Amino acid sequence: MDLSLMNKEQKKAIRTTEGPLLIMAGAGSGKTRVLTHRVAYLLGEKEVPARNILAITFTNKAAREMKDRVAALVSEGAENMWISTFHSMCVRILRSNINHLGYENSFSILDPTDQKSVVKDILKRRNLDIKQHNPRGIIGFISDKKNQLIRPEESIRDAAAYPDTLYSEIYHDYQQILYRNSALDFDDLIMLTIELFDKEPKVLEYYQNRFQYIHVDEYQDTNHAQYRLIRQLAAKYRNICVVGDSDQSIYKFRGADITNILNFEDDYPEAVVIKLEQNYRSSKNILDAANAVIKNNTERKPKALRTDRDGGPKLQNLVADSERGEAEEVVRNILDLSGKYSYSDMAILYRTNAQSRAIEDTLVKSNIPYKMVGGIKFYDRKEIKDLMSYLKVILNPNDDISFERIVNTPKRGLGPKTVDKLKAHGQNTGISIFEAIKESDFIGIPKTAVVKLMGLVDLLEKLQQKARFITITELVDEVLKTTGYMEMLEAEKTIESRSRIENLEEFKTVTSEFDRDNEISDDLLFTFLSDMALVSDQDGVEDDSGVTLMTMHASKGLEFKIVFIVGLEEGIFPSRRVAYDDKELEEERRLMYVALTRAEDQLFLSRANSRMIYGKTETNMQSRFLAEIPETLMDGGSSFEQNGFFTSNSRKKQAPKRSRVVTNNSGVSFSIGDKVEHKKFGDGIISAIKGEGDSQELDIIFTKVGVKRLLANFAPIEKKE
DNA sequence: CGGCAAAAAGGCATT
DNA sequence: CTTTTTGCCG
Repeated sequence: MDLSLMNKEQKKAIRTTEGPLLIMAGAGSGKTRVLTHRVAYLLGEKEVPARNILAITFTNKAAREMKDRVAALVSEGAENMWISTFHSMCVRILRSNINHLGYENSFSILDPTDQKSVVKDILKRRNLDIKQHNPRGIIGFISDKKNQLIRPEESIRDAAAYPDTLYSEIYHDYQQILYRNSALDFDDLIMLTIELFDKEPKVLEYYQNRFQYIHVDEYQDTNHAQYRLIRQLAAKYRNICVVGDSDQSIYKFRGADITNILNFEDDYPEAVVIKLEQNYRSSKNILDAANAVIKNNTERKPKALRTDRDGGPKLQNLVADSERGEAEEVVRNILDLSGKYSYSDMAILYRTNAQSRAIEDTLVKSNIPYKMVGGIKFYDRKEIKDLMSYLKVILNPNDDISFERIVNTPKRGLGPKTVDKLKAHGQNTGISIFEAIKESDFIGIPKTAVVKLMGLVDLLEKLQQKARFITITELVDEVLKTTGYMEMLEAEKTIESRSRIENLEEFKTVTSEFDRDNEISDDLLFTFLSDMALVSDQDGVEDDSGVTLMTMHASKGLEFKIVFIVGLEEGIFPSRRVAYDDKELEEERRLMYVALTRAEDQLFLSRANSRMIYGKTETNMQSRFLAEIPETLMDGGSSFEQNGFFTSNSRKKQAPKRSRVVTNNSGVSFSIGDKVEHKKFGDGIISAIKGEGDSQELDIIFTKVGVKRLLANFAPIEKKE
């Protein structure tokens, strides 16, 4: 195999095939190339059978790419290799073994909306106020527990105080409902696989023998459960290669545990550690900026990326008055560069999906093609969810959650009353709604409804029969026709119903693509549904031309010649809710680092002096991250508003520019960056101004008590100096 | 029971 | 501001 284009460390990483290996791979250090070559090396030079190799990637897209690249390097066998995400891997394992845990092998996978409806149901049944206990928070609680591998019983036992005691009870109910429905949420996929391995050593041993060489990419973003799963699998052969960069850990909010990578050498004392610090992606200015920013984090192992590329153009700093102006600035630069670069070389990155709107509008007006990653997902649309629910019920009739969705869609005269009765009966006797229907004659449901219910069951059972012999596309057509769903939409004749029909047509291009790659078998529908449940936001990106719009999170692992990072304002990025917590702030800074290092040739950093947020005009000072980039690397700083408060070490301090002046009762005017004294809270500095007139509010960071939002007119504050 | 309008709530990143 | 929920009326 030809490794002549690799540097010394890369070669070593490829050839170190036995025993634990930690590859600390900086951004753009060619880690994907190393990983693919390492796998190819195992296959080609070491003659390891493909079936003994496992590679875990962060997204399905990355998995597909890796598969293709390995296939290009070796003559045969690549298709027997497992290259997938944690979740897809677990689905495959559970599909053949979850019966050991009492679930049906044709289990359903819950999406977040389904989760929410389960929790709401529980709250309702317990007569709890939805306003006091917001389902989102409870789902987060449950998710945390599962990522920590804490079972409901344990959670109840260990809960120290309210509301943990209550939420643990809800977790218990939740898990029981899922079990009865043979439904799994995303976290269950991992947790139950571990439980399966604990309970059935033979099954674990089978997979240990199968996966003798294990690779995990983006190891810094694994959570505790994923960590444990890998430990189980690797325990026998200990050929475990993990790749990651602690500076790019950005998923703490969903349980990622950075200590997994930091403590790898403790877990595997014999581990070989290789650092890849040569960057092949970015120009020197970009890399210097990224290094300068990440240097401000205290919780990290020192590391500095090198590049042989020259300085390249300086980073461009764009400042506008509003979010609309910001979008126009970005578009102007896109047009400027469109001669030299194609649109697909460019990406616009933002902190939150809500920021995309102004940019989208401006792109549309300027006739610039673009594609958006994430945001309102195609699969979240009502008609797609309805159709998916039909398919889920066909596969798993015990899935009450999906059944409830479709029982009266299209309208069949089966309203909430009837459904409640069925549910109550099901809960009392421990059967699913689907089964309860068969007894509906006896539980006080009116004759007319019983007839309709029987018709529905009959319809679904017929579809179930057919499903085994036809493609997914044919099944979709069959569902839309026999259930009357399409008829309902066609009868509506509104603009909305037309667009729904179009979306369903588009969905069929997805199914026909799937049908092209998959044979008809008993597994077909299950595979389709679990594939759909696990599609990641990045998965749809590969196609055609156009500027890419996405969150900085979604940009991980990607690269673009030109990158725009927008909304570099305190309160936006770093986000307001983390801005004064050191740990979380460091995670935001890592996110900035990830965003910066996506760029190859040129980087634009933009912000708006004020912008509309939730219907109010907010005025925020520039992001501290901007101030962390040395001025010498940046252009366009003339209108660059500076503020000494957050600037790091050597930065020159200037008087803050007054972006807005307001007056309070006593005739004192405030502007961003002003130092103030509050009667109770003491000294502070104004970080943001929101709204107008009497309702104008100030965000003030107080030295003693942190950030407070106060009314400019009434707060007992005085300007200092 | 179903449809629409008014009211209320939510508002960070995601497999 | 947008999306979801509630409540009322036909």
